[in-house]
Amino acid sequence: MLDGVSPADVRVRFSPSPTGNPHVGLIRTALFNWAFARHYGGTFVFRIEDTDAARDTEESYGALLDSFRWLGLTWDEGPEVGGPHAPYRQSERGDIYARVAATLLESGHAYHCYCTQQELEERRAVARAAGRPSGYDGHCRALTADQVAAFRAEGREPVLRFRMPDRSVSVDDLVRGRITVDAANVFDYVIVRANGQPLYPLVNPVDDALMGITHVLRGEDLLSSTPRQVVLHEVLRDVGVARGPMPRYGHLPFVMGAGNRKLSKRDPEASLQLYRDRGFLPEGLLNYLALLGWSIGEDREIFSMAEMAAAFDVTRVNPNPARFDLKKAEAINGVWLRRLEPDDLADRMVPHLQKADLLADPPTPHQRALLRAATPLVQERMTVLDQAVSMLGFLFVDGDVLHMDDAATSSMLTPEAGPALAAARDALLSLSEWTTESIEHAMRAALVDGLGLKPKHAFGPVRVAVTGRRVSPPLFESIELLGRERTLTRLDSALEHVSEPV
RNA sequence: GCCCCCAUCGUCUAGCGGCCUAGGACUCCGCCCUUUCAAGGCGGCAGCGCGGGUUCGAAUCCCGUUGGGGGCACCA
Repeated sequence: MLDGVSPADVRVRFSPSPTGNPHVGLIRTALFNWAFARHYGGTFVFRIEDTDAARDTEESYGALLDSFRWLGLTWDEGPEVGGPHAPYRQSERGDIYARVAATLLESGHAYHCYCTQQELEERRAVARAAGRPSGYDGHCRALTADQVAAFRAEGREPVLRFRMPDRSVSVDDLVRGRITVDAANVFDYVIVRANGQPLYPLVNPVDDALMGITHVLRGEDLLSSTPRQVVLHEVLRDVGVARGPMPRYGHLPFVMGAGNRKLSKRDPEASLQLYRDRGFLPEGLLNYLALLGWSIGEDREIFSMAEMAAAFDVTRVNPNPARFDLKKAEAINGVWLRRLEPDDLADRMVPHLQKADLLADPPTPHQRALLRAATPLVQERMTVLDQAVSMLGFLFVDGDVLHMDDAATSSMLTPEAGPALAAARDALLSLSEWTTESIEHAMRAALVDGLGLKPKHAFGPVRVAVTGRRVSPPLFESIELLGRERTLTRLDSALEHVSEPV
């Protein structure tokens, strides 16, 4: 698989185009490249394919870098870190592509094509109708000087088209094995626009060659364009532009969304930002993404990125598409969340609580202490950090809490709950020591022994009164953290509520 | 339409000719624990698309078929 490349010389790249928001399929591809490079101790190159000025944005570029930093996927060469093949943004490499294009034209490997879009479409339609392949028909392959002059006279500006050989092309794919495309199905393709702008089919293989990329791991959608890249690479070597070996290709399966289509940047559920906002941990999300098309084996699903890198083998990547399953992603994330040190977890919850206006920015020392104390209560109840808002909100919100969950309020705080709430208030009012143990003891004595209520019925209304929710962290711990004053206030408020007909 | 790729529980997967009356995980459903919800423990439902071969033996190899996906741009 390494084909004579020594492990340390392995060079892979991740080369997104900065359009839209980074999505999870993209990250999965980046992750596999990263793991491949790290496994061999090779180099992970980050290259930005921003040759389409009309669609590329600086925001998207920023989001890309930000995402990688958040995920901890470090790159060895690329934007901001530089490297021997800088620049790594293709928008800054125009002169390189211009030179290569000129070389290709001079050597006869590329030619000017004067066909208009409309002419191409018409001929494609005809070919389709006749049951023939609809790729470029080679119309301008051998134009005479007169024909060229005539086109020029019409004011036509030519594109530059790469000449594919009339032979079948085979590629040994790292995950799919040998793929052969017949000569009749490989077509000459445009590498430079009429306006002089180089296109992806040129710049991608050129940079791979120039940057000495040894392995290309990318999405399955690029599989059918691989033969043309392979041929271009051979030509680049022939004309002296490239020296290195042909990269080995591995085409990764799609990450599918709901329904039966691959996740695209337009799908909201594909957005990496969505998962960050929900409070996925980088280690949890990455762990889940690694499971999409790859397995560490031995009935194991939880592993760190270091462990993944140590075990990663691209030939063991599963070629069939995988569906992104939010439930499972959350379950995996929950495992990682529970593994966190409480201090760490508390820190990670802060931004989510701030976003909900529950914490100051920065949090006050009191808020910080309260959060830290409450963290162990919620750690095994959460799968994503955002849940901290609903579970811990009652501790940080000021005053009345009954508005927090109307359904719970109305169903639990009936007049029948009055005695229990009153008994709870009285028990806590006179409590000398404010600890979880003493609170539990007093409440049990008052509600269970005193009123003869079943624990389930005794503590339900109290929970709602104190936390505003039917589901909360453990009740007595919650009351201890809330403090006597606020607890009593809320119980009084609930008592008022039950005594007033709604 | 033409070309290419793919095919194991609902989902992600293990399996690379006998260890498979197909294993794990998520989901779902029971039970235990329990002040709620989780977590944890125990148990359960559920799968090799179909048809031919090859072989003593096939989820595993071959062919076909069906189904799904992708490509066929002066996007990447």
